[in-house]
Amino acid sequence: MSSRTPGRTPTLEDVARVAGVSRATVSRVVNGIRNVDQDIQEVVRRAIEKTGYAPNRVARSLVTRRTGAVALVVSGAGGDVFGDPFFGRVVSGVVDCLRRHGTHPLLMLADTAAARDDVLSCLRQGGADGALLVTTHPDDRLPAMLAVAGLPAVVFARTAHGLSYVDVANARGAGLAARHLLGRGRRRLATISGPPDVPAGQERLAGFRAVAGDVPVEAGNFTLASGEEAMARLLAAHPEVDGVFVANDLMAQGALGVLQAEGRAVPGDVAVVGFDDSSAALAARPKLTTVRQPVEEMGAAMAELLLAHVADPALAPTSRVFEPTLVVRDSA
Amino acid sequence: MSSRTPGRTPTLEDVARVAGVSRATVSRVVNGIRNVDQDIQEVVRRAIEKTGYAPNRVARSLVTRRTGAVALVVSGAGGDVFGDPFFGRVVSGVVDCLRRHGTHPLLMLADTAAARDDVLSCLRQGGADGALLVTTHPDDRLPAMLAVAGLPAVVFARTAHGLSYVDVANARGAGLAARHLLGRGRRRLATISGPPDVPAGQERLAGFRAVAGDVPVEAGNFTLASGEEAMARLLAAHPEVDGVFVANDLMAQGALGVLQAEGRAVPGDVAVVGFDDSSAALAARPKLTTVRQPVEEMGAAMAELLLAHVADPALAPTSRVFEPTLVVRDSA
DNA sequence: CTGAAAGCGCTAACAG
DNA sequence: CTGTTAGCGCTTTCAG
Repeated sequence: MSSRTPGRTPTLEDVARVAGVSRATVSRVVNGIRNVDQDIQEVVRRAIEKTGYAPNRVARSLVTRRTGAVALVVSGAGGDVFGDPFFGRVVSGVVDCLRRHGTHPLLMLADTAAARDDVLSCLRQGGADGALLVTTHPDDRLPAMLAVAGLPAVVFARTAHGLSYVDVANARGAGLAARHLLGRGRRRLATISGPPDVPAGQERLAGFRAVAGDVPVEAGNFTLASGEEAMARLLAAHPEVDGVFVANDLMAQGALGVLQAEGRAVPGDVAVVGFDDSSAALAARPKLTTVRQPVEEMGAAMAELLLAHVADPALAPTSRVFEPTLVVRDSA
Repeated sequence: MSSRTPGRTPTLEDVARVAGVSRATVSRVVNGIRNVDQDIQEVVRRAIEKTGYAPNRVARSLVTRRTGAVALVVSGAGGDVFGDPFFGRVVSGVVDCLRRHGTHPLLMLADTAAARDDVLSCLRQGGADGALLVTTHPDDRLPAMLAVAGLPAVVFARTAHGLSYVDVANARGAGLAARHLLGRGRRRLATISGPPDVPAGQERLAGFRAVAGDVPVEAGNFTLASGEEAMARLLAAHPEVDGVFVANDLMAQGALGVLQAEGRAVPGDVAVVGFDDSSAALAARPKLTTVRQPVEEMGAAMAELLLAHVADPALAPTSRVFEPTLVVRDSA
C-alpha cells in the first residue's frame, strides 16, 4: 500500500531488493512459475505490494517478442466504416475473444495506399503480433502484402492469398432466403445484390438464383441509400414482384422504406428478406426477416485463429466457414 | 531489395556493419536527425534497403518510454456498444486524428470491474501512453481510477474527476430543438429524455424545458426500443402532442415508428426532432431533423488533447465544449 | 529451488 | 559530424 517516494516507477530490481531475493526470483513469482518456495513467494508478494510494482510490458515484450496486441484492420468503405452495424458485431466478437487471452486489438484503417503501408510497417516493426483484416474490396492489396511479408493474419471473408480466413456460407444463406419466400407462396421473386465485384455478393446472388431461378436483379453497394435506389428501379421495371431478397440488411431497410412509400404493404404485398441480421434488421419496420451470419462468433474465430498462428508460426493457413440461419421476423 | 538470408530479422547493428558506420549514426538517419553527412546518409539508406531493416518499435519504446498507442476505452452499455452509430463517429474522429501522429488506438471494453482493472493495469504497465474514455454511466469508477493513478486521460462528456474532457453544449442544443419546434407552430410539445442519471440527458431535458416550458416527459435509455416505449406512453398520456424532442436519434427513430403505426403523420401531425445526427437520423423515415453534435471533431479533439497530455504530463486538465447545430430534414 | 549473468534492440549523453 | 558507452526493465539459460 505505502509507497516510499520511489522517485520513479518501481522495477523488478526494487522489488528484489525489498524482498531480499534476486530479480530472477521475483520474475518467477510475477509470472506464476511454480518452482518457488512458498515462503519466498509470500515475501516477494509483500514486496510487490509495498513497492506498488507493476511489470513493464514493453521490457517484457522486448525479450518475449510478443506485444499482446494485434492489429484490427478495416479496409475499404470510405469514411463511415465504424458506423457500419455489421462491423460493430465483428469487433464485438473479436474483443470478446482477445480479452480472454490478455490481448487487445489495435484499430487501424487501411483506406489508402499510404495507410496500407503504415499497417504493414507497424506490423513489421513489431507493433502488433498479427493482423485481423476486415475488408470489403476484393482488390485490396493488403492481404497479399501481409502474405508475402509472412506476417500472421486472418481475414474476414474468403481470400485468395494463402491466408487463413473465416467466412459464412453465402450461397446456402441465400438459398435459405429463397426457400422461405417460396414457402410463403411468393412466385414473382427478385433480388437486390451487392456490387458485382464483391465475392460475398456474387455468392449470395448465385445462391438465390440457384433455387429461385433466373429472377430480376438490381445491384446496390450495401448502403441504405443504394438499397432505396435499387428497390425503386426494381419496382419500375417489375411492378409485379411479390418477394425480394436483399443482399444485406442496410439495403433491405432502404428497400422497405421505398416499398411502403409506394403503397406496397410489407409483407402483405411484397415480402422482404435481408442478410446479416445486423442492428438494421431490428431498426427496420416491419422488423426484418433475415439470414443471420453468426458474426460475433466469426469475429471470435478470427481472433482465435490469429492467436494460434502467433503461437505457432508454422501453422498452415486454415479456414472456417460458418453456417447461416434464417431469422423469421415480420417482413416475410 | 535483396536479403542475404539474415537468419533473423536485421537490427541496427546489422545495418551499421553493412554501412560501415556506428549504430548511433544509423539511428540518427532512421530518426531523421539532420546532423549527418549527406553521403553517409546515402550509404546508410542503401544499407537499410539492402538488409531490409525495420526498426523495432518495442526496443525503441523501452528507451523513449512511449508506445505510440493509446487506449480507447468504451465503458458501459452492455454488449452492443460497438454497434452504436454514435460510437462509430467518435472512433472515426479519434482514428483520423491519431493516425496523423503515428499513433493507434487500443480498443478496450470496461464493462465490468475486472475489465476496469485490466484497463488500469494495462496502462500502468505501459501498454499505452494514455486513455480516451467514452462512457455513458455517470457512476463509472474508471475516470476516478485513472485520475488517482495520474495517468493521462481524456473523457467524452463532462467529468468531475479533474480529467480533461470534451463535450457538447447539451442544453443549448436542446434549446435549438425547442425553438425550431415552436417556430414550426407547434404548441403542444413533449420530450423523450435519456435515463435520469445521465448528465447529458439531464442537460438536454433542462435545456428543452428552459425554452419550451414545463412540458411532459418520458424517459428512455437511448435505445431504439426504449424510444418506442416512451413514445407509446407519451401518446397514451398526451394524445394531443404535436411536437416532440427526443434526446437521441436512435430513440427518435423508434418514436417515429410508433407515431406512424398509430396513424400520426410526421411531420404533419407530430413533428419530431432528434439529437446527435448519427446514422440513425438518415436511416429513419422521414429523415430526422436533429441537433447535430460534431462528434468526429470531438473525437479528434479528445485525441489531440490526450496527445498533448502525453507530451507534457504537467499540462493542466482542459475542457473543450463544442457547439451543436440544428440539421433540418423531413421530420420537423 | 535460487542467483548470476547475458542479452533483447534501441536511444542518448558524452567525448572526440 | 560521428563513435563509444551506458543503460531502458525484463526473461532466461546456466550454475550452484
